Amino acid sequence: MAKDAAPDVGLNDLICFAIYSANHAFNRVYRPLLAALGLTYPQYLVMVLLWAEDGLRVGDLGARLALESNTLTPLLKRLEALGHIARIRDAADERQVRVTLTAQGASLRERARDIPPCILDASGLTIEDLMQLKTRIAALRDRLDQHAAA
Amino acid sequence: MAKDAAPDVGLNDLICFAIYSANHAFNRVYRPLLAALGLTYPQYLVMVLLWAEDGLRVGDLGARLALESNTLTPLLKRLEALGHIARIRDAADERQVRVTLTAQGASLRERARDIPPCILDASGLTIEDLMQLKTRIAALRDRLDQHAAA
DNA sequence: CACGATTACATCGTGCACGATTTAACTATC
DNA sequence: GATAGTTAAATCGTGCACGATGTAATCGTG
Repeated sequence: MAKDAAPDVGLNDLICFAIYSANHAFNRVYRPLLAALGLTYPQYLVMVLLWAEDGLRVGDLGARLALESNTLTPLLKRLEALGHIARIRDAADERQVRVTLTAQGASLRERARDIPPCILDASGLTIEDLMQLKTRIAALRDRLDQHAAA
Repeated sequence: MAKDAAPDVGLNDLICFAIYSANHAFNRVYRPLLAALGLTYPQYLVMVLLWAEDGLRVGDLGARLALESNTLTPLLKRLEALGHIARIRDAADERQVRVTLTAQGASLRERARDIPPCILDASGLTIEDLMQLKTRIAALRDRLDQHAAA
């Protein structure tokens, strides 16, 4: 018998599993859409950031994505090899690497514009419901991050 | 100017990013808890399934976790090497591999019992709010999976 | 019973994700 | 202006995740 204070839980009782499996489900929906652009999902997230603000440093990207250079450096090298970005050391502070869009990388933006509507459609929700859910999940994430930092 | 039908979106407008980053945040909270048991997060999910129902086949685990044998086989071999499970081919159908808990794997269950309360605490939400959020996320996941299958 | 099709699992290659460490550049203090 | 400390990226090793493919066992049909 389980103790009163800590009964057993099944997989589907765990919110972390809902998040984990929803993340995989998103990947499965994105994969064919992004394959048409030759991007992986994390590469797409980097491009979304650069389309909004070009010339970010590796550390800026890392702060926004909650990723470290050990993940970003190889990913950015692949984006560079694909011709979408350039990685150049900042002249004023050579420790820093600025990531800038090439013309090709900038033009990819147009081809990516119809992806969000596709995702909205696949979700089967209204924008309002989706935004509300997004807000709650982001708040949960922030509290978890806050807890993990302590 | 963006076209009316498909304006640009920032990273934080994307629900997929909320899910993606919440998944990472869960991992960061789980990691130290699971490190005490010597498990990774996906390994923990497998153990949760086996604690609820011992003797599942590789395919059963895959169906519940939405993972294929290419992910599960190495993971299960690591759990076997750790002494938590045994992998034995079914005598009636030698294509199938049954995964059973060892005494050590079964005993790990007791040490894992206080993990869910820790997660609940880290989330900063009530059980009711968390379960409601979980239900919505699971419903979204199911619609995405349904869309990806088609 | 034979044999093509199907099924279950394993294998291989690529790309994240992350802890730990390293390297190079900058800053602060003396 | 030497040097200790700090910072930004890069590097390395391990473990998921997954598309593509391989292999062996089983099933279905003639």
